[in-house]
Amino acid sequence: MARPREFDEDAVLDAAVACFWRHGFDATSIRDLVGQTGLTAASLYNAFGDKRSLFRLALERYIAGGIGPRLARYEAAPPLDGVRGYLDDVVARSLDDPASKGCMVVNAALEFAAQDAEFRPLIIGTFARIEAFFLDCVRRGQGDGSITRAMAAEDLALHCLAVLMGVRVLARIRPERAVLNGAVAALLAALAARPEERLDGAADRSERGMT
Amino acid sequence: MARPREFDEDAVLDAAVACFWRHGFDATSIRDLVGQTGLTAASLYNAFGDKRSLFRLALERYIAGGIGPRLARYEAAPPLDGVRGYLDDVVARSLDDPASKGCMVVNAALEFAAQDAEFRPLIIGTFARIEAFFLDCVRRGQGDGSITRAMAAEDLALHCLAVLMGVRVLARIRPERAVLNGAVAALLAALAARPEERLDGAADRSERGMT
DNA sequence: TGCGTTTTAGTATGATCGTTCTAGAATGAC
DNA sequence: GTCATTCTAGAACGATCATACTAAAACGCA
Repeated sequence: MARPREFDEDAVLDAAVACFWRHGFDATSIRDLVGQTGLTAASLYNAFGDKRSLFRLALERYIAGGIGPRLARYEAAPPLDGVRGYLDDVVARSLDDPASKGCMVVNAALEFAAQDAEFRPLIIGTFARIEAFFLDCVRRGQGDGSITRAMAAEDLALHCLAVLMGVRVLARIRPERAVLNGAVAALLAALAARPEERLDGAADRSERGMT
Repeated sequence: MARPREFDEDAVLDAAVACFWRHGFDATSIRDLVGQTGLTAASLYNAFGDKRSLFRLALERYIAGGIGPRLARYEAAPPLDGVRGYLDDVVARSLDDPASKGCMVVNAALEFAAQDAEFRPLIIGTFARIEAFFLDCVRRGQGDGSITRAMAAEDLALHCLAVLMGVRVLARIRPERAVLNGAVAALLAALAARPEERLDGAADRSERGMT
């Protein structure tokens, strides 16, 4: 009974993601969005609300389309392969991107940081998901003997998260394969169980007073 | 032969650092700076040039006052203590800061990233200095047996740099002692020489085909 | 075909941005 | 004390910002 929408919401949101991802929230103007999405300011406001709402939708779309699938892709992998796969994936995409946009969530985290109550939960929650993924990998790896038990699983997971964020930062200013791979390679070597840990899983476990 | 300046340039620059550090470049307005520095827009422009020039001066002051002294403080320490000291210092200051401003250089790196030709060299150069510090620690540590030789010194240094940046990002959104210390603790444990590496430095070196 | 609705397109609005201009006040050199 | 110079104060400028408004055009359904 009314005129149907002429544009594809998903395509518009993708364009919004591209704008916000590249330039951030503040540096992206409504005019930029109008230009990139191809529709008018009135349509944007009518369909998505104000700029903050559109940013939230774009960020959620980025997370749902970028981070979610990546987590799913490696959650069933062998523990060390899961960590390696996730990080290699990030490195590969970082090097593939000529604009060096990094991670939109990390960028948003630093742009809004602690001061913005609306976006904080989404940002923190996303990082918590990634940390939980790493923690799961580490725990499984410590269980099957592929990841060192010399450090607490929680600390190792945080360590992975820190390296991931460091890679995201480095990728924006020094997007060189040697740099990103070097940081990741050292992390993976640090995670791997020491040779003496791998000789006998059961002996090792009892030796450390577990079970 | 003319009226002397009534304000202290260093104090004004400190106020500018505080503004830019907390809010970044874009989100800091000249009016903010006028309010925080106490002098007028005309005086600001007369003394420091435009907003970009003032930001550059503020960033250089931040680096000279924050990062430079920290590097100097630990460059003569035993290798592992140098890395630990630097990172513990960063963690302590991050937890001390109620505004969770993180590192002004990291913030600037993500705000300007690759697109800004003027600030890139300063940012990249600063990170290079920190990386060189880590590399020096690692090389010395590998030499005296305190740091593992299981990984290339360059990769270990990049690893340290990535963790440092990760801590800077984490500190802005989750400034909790357990989080930051956990990430750092795992890094230090990863850097430390394995027990079997420490039994005999000379034997270890020949065993790996060095010298 | 024509009505009701919702889309478009483009302009208007008030706020704020970085920057500059116009004064006048204050200083050092003579 | 006077002059040249440089400071301060604050208004003013044009540009751009996010957003709202005014019409006209386009559709689904009767």
